[in-house]
Parts: sequence; C-alpha cells; structure tokens
Amino acid sequence: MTIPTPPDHIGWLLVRAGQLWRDRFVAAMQAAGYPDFTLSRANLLGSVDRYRGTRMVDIAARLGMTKQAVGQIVDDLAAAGYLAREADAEDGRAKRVVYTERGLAFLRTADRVKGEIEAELAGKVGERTVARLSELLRDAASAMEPPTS
Amino acid sequence: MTIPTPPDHIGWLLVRAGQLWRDRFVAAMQAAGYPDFTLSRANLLGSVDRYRGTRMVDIAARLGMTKQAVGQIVDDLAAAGYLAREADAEDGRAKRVVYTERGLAFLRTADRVKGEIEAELAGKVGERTVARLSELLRDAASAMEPPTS
DNA sequence: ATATTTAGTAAGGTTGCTTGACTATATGGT
DNA sequence: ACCATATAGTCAAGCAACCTTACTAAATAT
Repeated sequence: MTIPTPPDHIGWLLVRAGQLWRDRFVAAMQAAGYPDFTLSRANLLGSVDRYRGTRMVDIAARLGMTKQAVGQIVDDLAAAGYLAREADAEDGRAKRVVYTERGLAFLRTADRVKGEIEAELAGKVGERTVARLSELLRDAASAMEPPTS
Repeated sequence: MTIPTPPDHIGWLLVRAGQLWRDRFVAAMQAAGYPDFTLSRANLLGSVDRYRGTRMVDIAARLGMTKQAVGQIVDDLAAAGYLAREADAEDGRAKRVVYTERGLAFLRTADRVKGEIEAELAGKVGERTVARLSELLRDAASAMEPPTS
C-alpha cells in the first residue's frame, strides 16, 4: 500500500533525479504554450546550432541515434513550424536543419523555463548546493563517459 | 564535425548523468549473462518485494505505469523464468508477483554489477565525492519530488 | 441486495526509435 | 577521366514499451 523508497544507490539516485528534472521540464513547457512538446523533440532542437543550422548526420551523431530517426523527428518539427531544411552550399548531398522564427521563440521559452525550475530548486536547497551538485555531476559524467574512440 | 559539449545546465547534467549510469548498467548486465536485459524489465524487477512478492496494482503505482503495461512486462519476465504469478490469499481478485530462483539469481548479479560500477566510479573521482554526490542528489530529488497528494 | 469500487485481462493503437534497402552526391586511387 | 567506395539522406517496415478502451470477477459500501 505504502510506496516504498527505492533502493538508495548512487545509480538509482542519478536515474531518479534525471527523471524528476525531465518530467518537471516537460510539464512546464507544455504549460508554457507548447502542448506538443516532448523530450525527444527538445533533445533534437537542443542539437541544432542556433545560427548556422546543423546537418542531419551531425545531429544523429550528437544524439547517438540513426539518421532515419532524426529525419522523422525533423519531419514532425518542420510540419509544426519549428525547423526548416535547406540545401548545404558546401555539399550537394547534405541538408542543413535550421530554425524558423517560431523555433527560436521556442528556444527562448525553454531557456526561461529551465531558469525558473533551477531557481525553484535553489530556493529549496540553496544556491551553493545547486552549484556544488553541478560540479560533482560534471566530474561524475566525465568519469562515466564512454571512450570517445 | 566536432561534437559540441551539451549545454552546461543543472538539468542537462542530471539527465546526462542518469543516462550514462543507465547505459553502463544495461551493458554490464547484458555482458554478465543476461542478454535479454532491458531497463523496463529491471525497473519492474526492482519493484517486486524479494520475499513476499508484490501485487500487480502496487507495482503499477510504484512505477507510475498502467497495470496493463505491468501485465505485459510480467508476462515476458514470467515466460523468461524470472517471475511467477500466484493467487493472493487475502484478496481473491489479486495476484502476487513473486520471484523464481532464477529471478533471485538475477537480483544478486544486479547488486554485484551495481557495486562494480560504483567502485569504478569511486576509483576515478574518489569515494568522498561519490558519497557527497549521493547526499546532494537525495536532497535535490526530494526537493523536486511531486507533492505526494 | 444492490451499487460502486478495485484487481486483473484482452485487444488494439501510438510514440520513438530500429534495421534493411535504396538514391544521389562526393572522393580517392589508378 | 573512370571507377570503386564512402557518405548524406530517404523510404518502408518492424519492434519495444508504453497507452486507451472495454471488459470480467471479486470486494466493499449503502
């Protein structure tokens, strides 16, 4: 009946904290006027250069996904008006994924929402704690990073 | 060409660190003789009481999933020999999901693997850092926890 | 007793990926 | 210059891990 605390292991804590942040962010973005927001779309948008755009194959490499998967998400985001495809001047095979004005507005909202959630967290645990946690997470993440062959 | 560092924000760091740990764990379990290991199966197994078993509806509540989804995963895990269903003596509607011997062996391997990954991490960043990180993660997680209505 | 709630099952749909097969362009060796 | 191979992207189909809707059976409340 009572929901037990999950095992208190560093791995579970990392997964849990990541999940919590992710869920809060998705909910906040949906509340902020982007009801069709999903995390995979956000990840993709976060992998597109704001100014020059990014080739699809590079997006796929950053996200560790196939280019077909990237193509599908870009299709969706282009249909929703956030992104557009344009030919790459330097490579006839390639296409650059670039932001539309609406896509840039999305990014600004996302930045604001992230700041708000961080501020709320800092209000509860203190700014120093958030800073220290960020630092330790960076260390842990780089220690666990797979060898960049 | 060069894969840029993702944005250095506390939220991304949390998500990233959780992903890294998760991926390492899945890979290690598959290497340790459980090639059919997936994270959703592991989550479910982690939600079953080792001794008394757990009712399906309680598993669903812990995982925040529908009971149908739980039923499907339990079907798979039962077919693979990790779990079994038995009638609940106290409620004629309910079934308890319990471990088989093979399921318990899986749990022991999972505990060992988690320990190994943690030890490797501690070897790189130091035990004190891991301990401090765990502490801060606990604080942050409880601060972000949704109101338990 | 009857109405409502609760535990679980059945069937089918959706999302977010995957693999396999293909076209078009680029590039490196001869 | 020509050909082999590699690379960028697309198309089609499939799969895992969920979901929704609709149901049965048992428990509980009125």
